[in-house]
Amino acid sequence: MPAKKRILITSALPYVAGVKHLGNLVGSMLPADIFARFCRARGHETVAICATDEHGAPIELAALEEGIGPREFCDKWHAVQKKLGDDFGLAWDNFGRSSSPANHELTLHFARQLWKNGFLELKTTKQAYSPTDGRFLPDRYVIGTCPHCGYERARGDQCENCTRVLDPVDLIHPRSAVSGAQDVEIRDSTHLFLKQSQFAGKLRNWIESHKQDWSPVVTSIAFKWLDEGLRDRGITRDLEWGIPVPDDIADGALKGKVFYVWFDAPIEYIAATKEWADRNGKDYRDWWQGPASSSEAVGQTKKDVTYWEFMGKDNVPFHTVGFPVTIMGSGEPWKLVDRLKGFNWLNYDGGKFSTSGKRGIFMDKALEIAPADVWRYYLIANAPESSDSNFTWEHFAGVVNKDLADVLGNFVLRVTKFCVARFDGKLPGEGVYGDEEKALIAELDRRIKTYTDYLEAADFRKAMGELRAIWVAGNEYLTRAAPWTHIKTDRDRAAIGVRMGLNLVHVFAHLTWPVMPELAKTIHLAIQPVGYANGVVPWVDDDTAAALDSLIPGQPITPPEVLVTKITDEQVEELKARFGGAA
RNA sequence: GGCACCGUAGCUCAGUGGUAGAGCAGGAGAAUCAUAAUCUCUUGGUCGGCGGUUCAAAUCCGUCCGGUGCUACCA
Repeated sequence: MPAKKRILITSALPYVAGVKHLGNLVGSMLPADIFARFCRARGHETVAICATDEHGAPIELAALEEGIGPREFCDKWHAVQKKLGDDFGLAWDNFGRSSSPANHELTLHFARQLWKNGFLELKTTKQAYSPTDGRFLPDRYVIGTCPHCGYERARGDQCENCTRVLDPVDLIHPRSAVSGAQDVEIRDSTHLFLKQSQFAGKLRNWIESHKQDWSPVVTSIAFKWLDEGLRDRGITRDLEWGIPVPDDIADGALKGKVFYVWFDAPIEYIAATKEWADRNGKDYRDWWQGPASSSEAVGQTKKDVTYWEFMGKDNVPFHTVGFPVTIMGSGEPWKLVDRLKGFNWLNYDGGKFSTSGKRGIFMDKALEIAPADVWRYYLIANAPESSDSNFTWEHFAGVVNKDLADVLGNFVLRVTKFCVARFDGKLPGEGVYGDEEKALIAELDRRIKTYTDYLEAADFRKAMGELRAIWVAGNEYLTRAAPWTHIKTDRDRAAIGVRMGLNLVHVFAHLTWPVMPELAKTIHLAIQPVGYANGVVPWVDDDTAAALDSLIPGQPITPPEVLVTKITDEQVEELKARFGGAA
């Protein structure tokens, strides 16, 4: 086993409003959880953090529409997301909320540091305002006729019809998307701007240093922002719901305004870690802060911590520019991300998953169709790592039926059932492993090493390909060992095949646990009715030979029920019809 | 409009300078322990088009076509 390390893992925060779709899941929360489970299985001291992102105009407006307060609105949806996360086996050490007291406190801390250090300045901007609504309107909440193509429902930031970038003042007959009021006017509004441009050099050096361990999609997005020239960014908004700007910043000039959601959301990673640490008698600074008062120590921590972030590519700019500037500008030794794992998009049947268009599959509906573990395996085995990937029901059914039902599920059943039929349901101890077994051990030794390396690098598609190859190796072995033939003439030889088969099942359960925790548990219980501490199934030791001869002869074997139910062609047709969406 | 990424077998995808790969699907055979599940062998591709660099290009450069995304006040 490797030396124990501290691993800090954060998943991009799901926006609190609404149920997330599978594209959101596979791009951040699921890989973060699989990676966290893998790290825990290897014995690393691991903290996995996620939270709901609870600020921003959409929440304030959605709450208004429902006739409830934003706090109440967030309470409701946070509970929904927490439940769905639990149902999908997302085992966070803390699933926090960006509206928490801890995040208010830390966000103000960072803002004050930035203000004190001169990295914030006041600027007056022109902003659409609706007297009827009594509020400023973000650009996309102003709707009107596109001056280029005449489309009547063009948004103030971009026309969906001709894709041109717009400014709200460009629109003909502008009106509020909130109320439809046509009295939209332009007013001055003063805001705090973060001087990102001053950090361009530092950021570039930092990102350069990660060219080898971040994927091209991440570095290319980061460099694109730098190459275009970093602009200072407004970090406050004219909203009521959010973290209020305190009077001691800018002498109260920003009374009644709140921090921009993207300013406070990443800080919630730290705040949620603090909540976890406080509850567990630990110090969050061991995970996030370096030696006190050393500006050279940015990026370092007191302990040896490796910090991993998981996110979809839309989040990359905020994690390679915005949040790092907040940290650097604080002048304090906070931890910067070490490994930034970005994902492309999962498409649905050739088009986009769309929350607003209700197109695609959402977390709650997915669980009505197949168990969480089935989705976990399918999604991560086909994760959009190097480019966008495409979901189709045929593909889903093919992978579930072949990989999970046939290759893995059937293997567990054929071995355990044969043991019951011919060896009285007790693990047979007769015979000694021979050449066939030694060859298998050598192959698995190599494959487990490869699988481990891929997971350590968070290279998920390749890891799942290797895991599948490990399952296949089990079937290949069993065909060669053919205990069903030898049982007729050589009981000891048949016993060897069954014993190895059962040990394989046992090892499969361990290797599968980070990806499919519930299924792994079921498989494990079929042959080894002993649980593990804290629900963590440990990784397989480097000694593969020992791992494949670890079960005690005589112990009872109980074949499980069918592990993975197949998806029929008829069901595929039904699902296509049901989830087709407006193409 | 600008920029970025992508275009490899019927499908989903590896492969980033040195004789085209995997899984699935398709074809042939073996086995019969098992969810008719498994195992073996096997048919498929002028690597989007054109031009260039090179002894050598899927890989580097240019250009065109097609797809997707971003464009900083959605998150």
